[in-house]
Amino acid sequence: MTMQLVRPELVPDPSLSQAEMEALQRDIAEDARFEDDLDFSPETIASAGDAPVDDQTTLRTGDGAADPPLVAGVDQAFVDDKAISAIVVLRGGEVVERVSAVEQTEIPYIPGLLSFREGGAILAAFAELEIDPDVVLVDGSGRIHFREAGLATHIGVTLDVPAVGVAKNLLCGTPEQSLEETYPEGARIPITADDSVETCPGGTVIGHALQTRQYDSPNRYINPLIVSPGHRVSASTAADIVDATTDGYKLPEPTRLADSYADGAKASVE
DNA sequence: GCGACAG
DNA sequence: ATCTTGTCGC
Repeated sequence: MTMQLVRPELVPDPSLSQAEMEALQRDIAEDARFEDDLDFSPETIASAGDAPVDDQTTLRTGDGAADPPLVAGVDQAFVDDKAISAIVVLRGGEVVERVSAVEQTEIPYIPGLLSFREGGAILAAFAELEIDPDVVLVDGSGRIHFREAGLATHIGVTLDVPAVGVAKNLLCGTPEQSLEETYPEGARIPITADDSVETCPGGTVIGHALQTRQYDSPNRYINPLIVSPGHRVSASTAADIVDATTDGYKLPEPTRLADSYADGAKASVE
């Protein structure tokens, strides 16, 4: 048991009234830190094999090069009213651990209150995890949320672990450039707070649309990922982390693996 | 009242 | 998220 419920009082309780859920989210947003507070630098995420080889470094031994950070991906799958949460932890592109947990969902999906539907299963999965990840990639929004307390923020603050939100669609906020256009791989479009984000001044950059993958020529295109800070990371670093963990697919590797692991776990759920 | 809304 | 065949493109 490595991960600790640092803030047990903030655990998403699905029996709360909607007003109470929203109040809890405001508390969470107050404790959330959308600034870098990491034990690593995003550039050190890639495995040695992915980085340009430096024979000087290769020849030296014990030159202080630390192990790459542990990056965890979390994703859920559903079977009827059961939520299956899967966590896969990678270090330098290698899977180090993976766990899953199944929990009954108590409420339906409600935009803005996702953590109260999926949070229980996610925390149950984290309780199974033996490794303490350096950062967690959560499927969904972080700061890009009506009260700046999306799923990634809720999980990050509750466990006090650096967290990043990785979503496929925009929940709220305004892109600085239309997301209807086709952007090249690597493009980042800032998402700023508008009136729908009631807890912070308009214009604040609360995340980015990140084009992690794009087709070369044709009249076919891939939608960007929506990346936002969850806890203890800035908006730009959140995008850097997703960039560093992406490997040929739209989704970052930890998220992709958690996605398929959760999907496969559906078979062993009744 | 209308519109908009992660997974 | 989930239900699903075919289809387009590299």
